[in-house]
Amino acid sequence: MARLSRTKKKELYHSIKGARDIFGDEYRLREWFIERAKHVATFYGFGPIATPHLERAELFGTTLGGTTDVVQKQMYAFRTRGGESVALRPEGTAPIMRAYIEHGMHTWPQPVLFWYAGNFFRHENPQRGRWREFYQFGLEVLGTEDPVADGLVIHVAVLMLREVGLQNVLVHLNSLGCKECRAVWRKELVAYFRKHGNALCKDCKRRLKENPLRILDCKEERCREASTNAPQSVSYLCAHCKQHFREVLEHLDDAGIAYVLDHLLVRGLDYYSRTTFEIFFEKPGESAESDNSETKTEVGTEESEKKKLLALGGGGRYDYLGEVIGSRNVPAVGMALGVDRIIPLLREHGKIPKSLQEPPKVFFVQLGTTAKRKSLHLMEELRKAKIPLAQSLSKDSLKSQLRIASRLGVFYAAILGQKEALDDTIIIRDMDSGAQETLPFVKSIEYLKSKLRGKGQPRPPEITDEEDE
RNA sequence: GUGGUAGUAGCUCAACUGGCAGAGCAUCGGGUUGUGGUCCCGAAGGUUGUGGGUUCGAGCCCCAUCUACCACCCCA
Repeated sequence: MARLSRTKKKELYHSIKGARDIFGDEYRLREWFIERAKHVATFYGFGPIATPHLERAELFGTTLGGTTDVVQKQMYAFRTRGGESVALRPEGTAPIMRAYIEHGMHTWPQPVLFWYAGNFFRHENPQRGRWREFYQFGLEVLGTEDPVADGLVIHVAVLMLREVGLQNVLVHLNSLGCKECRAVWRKELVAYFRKHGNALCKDCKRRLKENPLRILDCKEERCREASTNAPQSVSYLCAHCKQHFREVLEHLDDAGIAYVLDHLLVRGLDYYSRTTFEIFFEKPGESAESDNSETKTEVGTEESEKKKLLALGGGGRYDYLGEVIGSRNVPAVGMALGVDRIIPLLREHGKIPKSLQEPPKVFFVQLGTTAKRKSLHLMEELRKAKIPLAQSLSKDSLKSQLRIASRLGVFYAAILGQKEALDDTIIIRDMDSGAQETLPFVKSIEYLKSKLRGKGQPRPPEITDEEDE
């Protein structure tokens, strides 16, 4: 091992920028959310798929669009020792379309429905809810043009959020049209912005040449003003696309999903066509109470109002992606939820189950070397008997072991002392009453089983460690 | 990639206008022989994010850098 300076060492035990460790309750919360989302998706007929974290870099370059930020600056792309150019996947849709074509899924009953969950990677500057390695839960419907597929994807996405207690979600949506009508609209848009070119910010002047659609979701005040009267994609939709969009809206109406039309919603990936959408969570009950709660009405309208909502998910239709990858016409629609953005909301607004893990009910205590050496074997006997057990074998004193046992809130302690270890007996201590009796070890299993049958869940060892905020 | 704010023990934070770096929580041990929740005592834990500079002297001032948060950009 090379010797490292103190500074180097310090770097060594810090995760790299935009990446983090997930453990404890956050891990359990995340598992729980994914479990629920999976449950909903499965019910609606989505099957599982996992694609590689590494793909040919080209797969993303050609599909997402050469001018998009994701491809231009955010992709973790590198050459392997073998000389291939590969990339850590920045998104999930292109790989799934690749898989669809690679495995000839067009021979399956159409459409093919997939859910997926996993890590994705984008090299951008981290901020709230944005990581370089992040986790998405996504849905894809491949092989149909039917607007009900769009409705289904949005519906299931909203249901997954409702399932975990995030009731108030609002869908922003738009339609970009197909190749034909999108081209017409785009032309008009360029003409419009040419006329108002001076009003645009520096970036948007560049976008006007490269990717004029993106001017619409520029956040600069001046560009937003310029955009208000810009030609809207929906008014350029061809008859076919118009009908398609109308039917999508009808499906959402019928499903009781709240949505607003957002003419500025364009999205950054080139492969989108027709329906595009983003899903927002609205905090319930924003109404300020009028009591004397130390009125913050002084000057402070800034921070309370400007709280911009973070999109929890987004997606859309990508009818041309199949042609780009495999010269095959595969109309499809999909979406992804940003799990990292959902988890913090769950703590405040979610319907989290009381305990995310099954707490142990019995604590195994050992005393002395003979007992300690028998412990591993005896614990396995208890595991076979399906008795949820905890232990702290590395501790030697009885006191510290019981201390831990009581903190865990177990019902019983099974105490194996020097004497018991020699006798093949064990002491069962009732942690509430303090009463205890010595039993032959073989009998203690049945004894514990019958005792535990009556007991419910022990008080869980506090699942959430942060109460205020 | 750009801008703003901030970094002191594992966590939450102290330390006057520059003058010996501290507390609570958590951890570990102990409060006589093999019995927990409360309580008491003790220990360990830091080159003040890092590297320079100014100064007799820097946690504090200056510069750079890294990281986090916020915003832009973009997106989930």
